[in-house]
Amino acid sequence: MQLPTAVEALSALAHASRLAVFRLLVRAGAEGVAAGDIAREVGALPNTLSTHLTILGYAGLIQSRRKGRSIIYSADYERMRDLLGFLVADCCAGRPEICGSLGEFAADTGCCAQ
Amino acid sequence: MQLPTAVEALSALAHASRLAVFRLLVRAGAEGVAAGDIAREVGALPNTLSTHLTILGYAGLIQSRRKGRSIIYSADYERMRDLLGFLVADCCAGRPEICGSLGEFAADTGCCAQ
DNA sequence: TCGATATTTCGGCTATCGTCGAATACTCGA
DNA sequence: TCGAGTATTCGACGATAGCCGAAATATCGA
Repeated sequence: MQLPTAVEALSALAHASRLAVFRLLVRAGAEGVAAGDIAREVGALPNTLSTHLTILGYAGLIQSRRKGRSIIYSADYERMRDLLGFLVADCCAGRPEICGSLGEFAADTGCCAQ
Repeated sequence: MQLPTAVEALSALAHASRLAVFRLLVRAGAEGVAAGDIAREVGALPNTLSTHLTILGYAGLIQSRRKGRSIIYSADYERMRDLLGFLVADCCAGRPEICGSLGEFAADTGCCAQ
């Protein structure tokens, strides 16, 4: 992942409603949630939420598919992993004890492996 | 970590210069880097960078200490872990294969443990 | 095909963010 | 204590983000 891509993803998440949406979808798993249900869940107007979903989608954090009249949104776990990995890349200057429970994941990013 | 706290941290990181600063400090480890060196590294004016450092500090992502005329900044790894944990909390609806190399870290957050 | 449901797009307004130049604070060595 | 080095604070400006109402698009059931 490149820095501008990461900035875009972080910008997408740096908003109360959008972060709530993303976490909702992360919890929901692959089945996803319909746009209307998301709007009710986070307490946003449908048009405002639609804008938020577009932003999250453009950042690559969520995906969508149509199902009848509804559009189902779901989290993109791979992009999420990439983003987390980018944040901790080459972290802690080779001192694994700093990473704590990041463990195996952190090692994947080049952290603790120097 | 609460949602508003996470939004503040993500907002702090959602900026090219600030993200570059944070990753630089993550790589630097506990020794940290002086403000002036950070400014040179990311190519920002000292006053602009100072604003960015304040924002990162207020979000709890970095810490500072004075050393002579310089002020040394360093990453707060625990806050970073909290933020990552918040993003993946209760993720993937109990299907560990989605998490991949998040492994041990993800389990700590309630993910994959349902 | 028509109306109802579900969602998105558009246009506008306001509020906030990012940047810069200039001025101010803090620390050290002579 | 004075000057140089280091970093922060202040004030102002332009650019961008977020929100809402209204209108448009897409799908389904009768």
